[in-house]
Amino acid sequence: MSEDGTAEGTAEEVTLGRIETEVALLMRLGEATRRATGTAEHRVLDRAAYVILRHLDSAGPQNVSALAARLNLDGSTVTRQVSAMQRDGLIARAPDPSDGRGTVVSPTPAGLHRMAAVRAARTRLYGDILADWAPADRDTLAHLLHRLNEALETRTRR
Amino acid sequence: MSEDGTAEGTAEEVTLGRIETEVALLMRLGEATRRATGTAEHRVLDRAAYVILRHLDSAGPQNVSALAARLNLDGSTVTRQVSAMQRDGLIARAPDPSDGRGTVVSPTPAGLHRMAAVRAARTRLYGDILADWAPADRDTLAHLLHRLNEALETRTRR
DNA sequence: GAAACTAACTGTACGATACAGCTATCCGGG
DNA sequence: CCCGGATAGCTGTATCGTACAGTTAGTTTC
Repeated sequence: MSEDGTAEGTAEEVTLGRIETEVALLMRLGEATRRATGTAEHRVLDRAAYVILRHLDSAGPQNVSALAARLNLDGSTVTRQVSAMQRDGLIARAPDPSDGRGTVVSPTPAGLHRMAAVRAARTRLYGDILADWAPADRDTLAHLLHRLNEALETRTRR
Repeated sequence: MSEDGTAEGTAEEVTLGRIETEVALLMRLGEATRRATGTAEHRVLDRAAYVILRHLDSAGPQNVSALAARLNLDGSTVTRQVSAMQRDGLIARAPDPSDGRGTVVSPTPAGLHRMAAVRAARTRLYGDILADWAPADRDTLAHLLHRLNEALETRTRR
């Protein structure tokens, strides 16, 4: 069965294979797009930095390890990431008043501003890309992606 | 306008913002999933290697630069990637008969086998994750992702 | 209050990628 | 037919994101 890498069996499997293919492709394209867009003006807001700001914005200031757990990243990665972000004035670190070991990370206005700018740019990009899509299709895509992520997330945390 | 990073204006923008959010999230989760799954047995089939095999399988043997163009990667990256894959017996290199500068890369049976195994594992994973989805929703997701990728791709190549 | 635990940081390593520079080959105009 | 510009692939080098292991300082438990 598919030793040659081509056809699958049931219709279900075909659909799953297509989803697998498209997700893999999307990740490649997304990478390429991020590389192509961000590097110029916005620098630094590469990868995790953006997601960290997004998360701080939506979930409020929090400790490094909370961030790491939430983002499925190693603590050391987050430490370095926030160090770089602090250097660039995007976040501020303060000792956690309720735990002497902890460090509370909060976004600075500049960080939020930068995040909003990147977000707006990306939203514009998607608006451009999906220009000829029916609004209903966009809605459906957003909805299904959300469900997919939820499913993936609960799966990951096990 | 969203200097604070929260609400957007029109309904269109809200949807686009959600798509942007979900795509970003998906990329993070996808990375985490790949890291969690692949590293054990299949090694080596990290990242690009899998996509390279997929592409060789579906589009046939081809030159390094054709691969690079198709995958939005630098030629040097692909060179190193296929070197590693050759070392691991996943692909074979042969001089291009029609162009003395070129090197034709083709998958080996072992490479195709490996690819099929990873693909089957991922398909199984998606089947697991999407276990309680209606077949119609899966179809729609596959379809919309495909359209999204097409749109992204034509956009990228400009 | 000592032992076990935990938060953050630091050292080190690896993988994926890009860019610049090199060599070998190709092709089109004089 | 040969010479100069283009192209294919490779190598050197740099960067970024990440992980794992170890360190230090503070916390919790008995």
